[in-house]
Amino acid sequence: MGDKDKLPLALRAAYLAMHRRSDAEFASFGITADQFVLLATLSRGSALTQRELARRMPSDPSTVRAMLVLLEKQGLVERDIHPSDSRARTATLSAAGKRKFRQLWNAGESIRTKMSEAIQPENVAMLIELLTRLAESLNGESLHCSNQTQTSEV
Amino acid sequence: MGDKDKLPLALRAAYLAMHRRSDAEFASFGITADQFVLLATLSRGSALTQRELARRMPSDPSTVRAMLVLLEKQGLVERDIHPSDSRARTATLSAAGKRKFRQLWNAGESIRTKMSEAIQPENVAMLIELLTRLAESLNGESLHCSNQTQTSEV
DNA sequence: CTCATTTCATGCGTATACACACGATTTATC
DNA sequence: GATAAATCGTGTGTATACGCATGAAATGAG
Repeated sequence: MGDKDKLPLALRAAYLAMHRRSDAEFASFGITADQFVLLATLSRGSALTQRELARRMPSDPSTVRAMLVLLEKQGLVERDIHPSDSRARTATLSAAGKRKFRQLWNAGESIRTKMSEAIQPENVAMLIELLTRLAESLNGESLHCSNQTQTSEV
Repeated sequence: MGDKDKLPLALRAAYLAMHRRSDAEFASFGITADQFVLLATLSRGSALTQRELARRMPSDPSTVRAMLVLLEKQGLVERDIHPSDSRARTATLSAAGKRKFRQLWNAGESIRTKMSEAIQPENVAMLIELLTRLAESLNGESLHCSNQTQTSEV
């Protein structure tokens, strides 16, 4: 059982720890860690279709829909019919949503700082690089097959 | 928005990608990625109490219970009353559970290899080190406070 | 020994995560 | 322009993830 075999568990442990900590931090705002991710994604590109929103989070379209329903009830996002595609619905941050997100961003600063300090700030860029390569590798190609170059433009 | 702010999203993306890929890989065995983690934990230390099992995964006790109920139905684990503590119940891999876990371990080899190769094998140890430090930092101390040395022996 | 505190498992409620199927609509093909 | 194929949202079902409350049993203090 070399290091290779421990990597998945280490990744899992780190993610769950972050997720728990974030949930606790945002709980006083009535927001979950995943809802924060959705709001952050919307704040960087509004009027996205639900599908595009799901792609960017990344998350599942049906999960995103459930989250949007909850956030809409709280008045933080608005869903409108897409102007040119009547199948699709666009999601947008409301004014209250933008305000709330600013508060959440500030509240999350302590976690981001703690994470950065835990690994020494000079290692952050490298860690991001490694995690990104992991994600691309696991998302991109099907297992048991060679690597297909697949570029997805934004 | 420096690198520090991107780290949480990178960690999330990498974990979810791994989780999805693992779920897909284990689906043909009727097992989820999280159930695999539970079986792996039991295979390395049997007759654990549910609480100790939850601590090692790491996961929530009530979540672990739900998982054990499902795995017990499949005949992969057994739950017995703790010999000296009648409150507690111990979980143990059944013979079928050990057999199944061996199959799952082999099936998961391609994912572990893919992950290792994606970041170059020589970076695996370092990535584990960084992730471990992240998890310890996020789990250990309460936010806004200094670091308490807390050693938990196994 | 008695009582308060802690610890364990359980049950309930909410929010994710995802697969899958369905209907509606857009796009592609002829 | 009619038909087939791809795409979007919705709804359902299962499995996590976790907080919180409850009851039972172990532990500690007196």
